[in-house]
Amino acid sequence: MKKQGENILKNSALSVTASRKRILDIFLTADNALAHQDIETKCADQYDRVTIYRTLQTFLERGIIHNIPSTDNMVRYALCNEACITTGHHHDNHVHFRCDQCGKTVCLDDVNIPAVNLPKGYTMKEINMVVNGICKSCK
Amino acid sequence: MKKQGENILKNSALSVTASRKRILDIFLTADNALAHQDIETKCADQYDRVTIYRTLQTFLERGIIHNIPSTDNMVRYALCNEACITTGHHHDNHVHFRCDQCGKTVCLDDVNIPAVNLPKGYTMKEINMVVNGICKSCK
DNA sequence: ATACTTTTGCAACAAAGTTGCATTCTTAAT
DNA sequence: ATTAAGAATGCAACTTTGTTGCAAAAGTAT
Repeated sequence: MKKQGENILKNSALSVTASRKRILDIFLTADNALAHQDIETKCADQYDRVTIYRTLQTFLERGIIHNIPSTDNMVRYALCNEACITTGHHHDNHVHFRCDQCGKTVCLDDVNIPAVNLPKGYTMKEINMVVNGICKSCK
Repeated sequence: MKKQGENILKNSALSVTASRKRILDIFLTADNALAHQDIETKCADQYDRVTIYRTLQTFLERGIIHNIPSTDNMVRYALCNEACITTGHHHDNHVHFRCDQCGKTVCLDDVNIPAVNLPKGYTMKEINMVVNGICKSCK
């Protein structure tokens, strides 16, 4: 479906522009989480670096994408699932996996983050889990 | 104990230099994880930026500190516990907590990361968990 | 005290991220 | 379909962050 990206934008009350459609399309067709740099590589010739920064920022704010923490100073982004976008609040309680071999970071949508007991006095708002290792393609 | 940092360096077979002692001391007296920038703020007048980069790198490699992933492009570092340094391999299976109010990131040494079942074909090497919310000091 | 090795600081550079502003594109209303 | 208002983009300039090579300085072991 060619209009998928366009629908996502409309549902998020964002104006439909060429760069946004393109960047969304990159996410829709990607099989792993993308860093700013990855996106730049794919379309820096078409769109300005600054536009990419701003677009990612906007997508984050609207909950179209979520970010995945890293220890290599390369925050990666991935599409949120339908529920996040339609209901307006996040359900990013899945585990992220980063393969040491191929370097790809993926969302394990079926693996929920287990509950964790914080010490007294701490209140949890968000939780993030990243596992490193070897993915099923590289095994 | 003033020599604590010095001992850590010797145990890790590192030569004892002023900058290393100073940076270790910053970690030893800090009550939260520190980004490169935090350390630079504390001693950029005494030591070169490059030295700080290299020192953190060295400490990481030797297992003196571990890093904590983030979504804000500011990897933070914290001292490993004794066990890591003495035994030579890591036991960083604790949860990290980042307070949305005071911005501090801390190691919850007593909170172990719960087990997680990966899908078939995935092998786990490392695991990282960061919780966001309000810490007990800000509550 | 000396010779050898490691670490540091400097300089120069590369990459990443930010901001203001003029121009262009979207949208929604006529 | 046209147009006016608002939003997004591109550009330029800049700041911050991170890297590399090399000479000088400091640390280590004898």
